[in-house]
Amino acid sequence: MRQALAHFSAFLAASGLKNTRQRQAIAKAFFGAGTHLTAEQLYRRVSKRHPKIGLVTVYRTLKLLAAAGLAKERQFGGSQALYEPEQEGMHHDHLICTACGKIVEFENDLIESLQNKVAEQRGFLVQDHKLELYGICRECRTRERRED
Amino acid sequence: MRQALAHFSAFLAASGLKNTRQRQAIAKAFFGAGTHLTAEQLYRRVSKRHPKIGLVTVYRTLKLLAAAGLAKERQFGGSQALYEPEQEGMHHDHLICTACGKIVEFENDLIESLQNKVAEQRGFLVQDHKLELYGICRECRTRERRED
DNA sequence: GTAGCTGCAAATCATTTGCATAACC
DNA sequence: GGTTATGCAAATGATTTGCAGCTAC
Repeated sequence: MRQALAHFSAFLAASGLKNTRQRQAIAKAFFGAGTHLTAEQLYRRVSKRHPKIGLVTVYRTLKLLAAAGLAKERQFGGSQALYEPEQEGMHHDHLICTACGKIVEFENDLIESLQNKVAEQRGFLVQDHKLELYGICRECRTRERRED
Repeated sequence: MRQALAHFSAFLAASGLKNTRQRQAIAKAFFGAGTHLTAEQLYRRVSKRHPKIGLVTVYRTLKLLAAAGLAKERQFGGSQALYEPEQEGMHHDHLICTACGKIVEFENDLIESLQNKVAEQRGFLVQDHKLELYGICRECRTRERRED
């Protein structure tokens, strides 16, 4: 997180943008939160310490973080986008429980290499990918069985 | 397409819903189009033959088609949802060119079985998945090279 | 000092909903 | 005939933008 904040500052400087208190506060709350926040949720977190910061600034800062490669905007089932911190070069995919909404991250190199192979066969050079598995987690299956 | 329309009629009847001219016209235009339409694009197609049908009805009918398992709503990069006809039980994934927007479909059983395996390891029972590969297609790469 | 920010209110855009009229079964 | 569908206009909800004042560099 220390390095993520530093990286963000560096990005701002390199882009000729200003390193404001708001941006630092929002970035700090974002990296501190862990994962999978909507802009609104991040706004509520930020508001606790910085009641003057507006939702609009949160949106704008999230866009900057994404441009800096430090955040990834994701669109799962719902209507709002979810943002998650992204460590440079790292890549992970998601398992989403359709019953309780839980999100689990995973990584699988074999799947990735197969993706590249499939793309290559079709003439594509892959830049990015998105893999989401929707299903029911163990806890929810157990609960369902109990309720039958 | 004949069967898709019949399937839709059957679905409506089974659900106690009405088989209106509008619904038939929209479904026909949808299946006739092939793939990957926004609601707006489908509306424009429908409008040519049926200028009285409103965009709202197109939205409502697409929801019904999705409920019937005959359409799939997808959210790629853009702001509008894309709808595509879905033949029962069939499942495919997408390659999307970030330069020209072209969408290519593919299927890969090995990737699917690896997905199930990964999910199982995490305690999930997969119901559905979404795999999108974003990259540059051959044509766009050739063009870029030419323009350098 | 000045270009770039912030925050508010207002705009936008895709999609949904309320409601009066019209069409199916 | 009664219920469900349609189409219009208006509502919604997430996100964006215009603009006047504020702040970092």
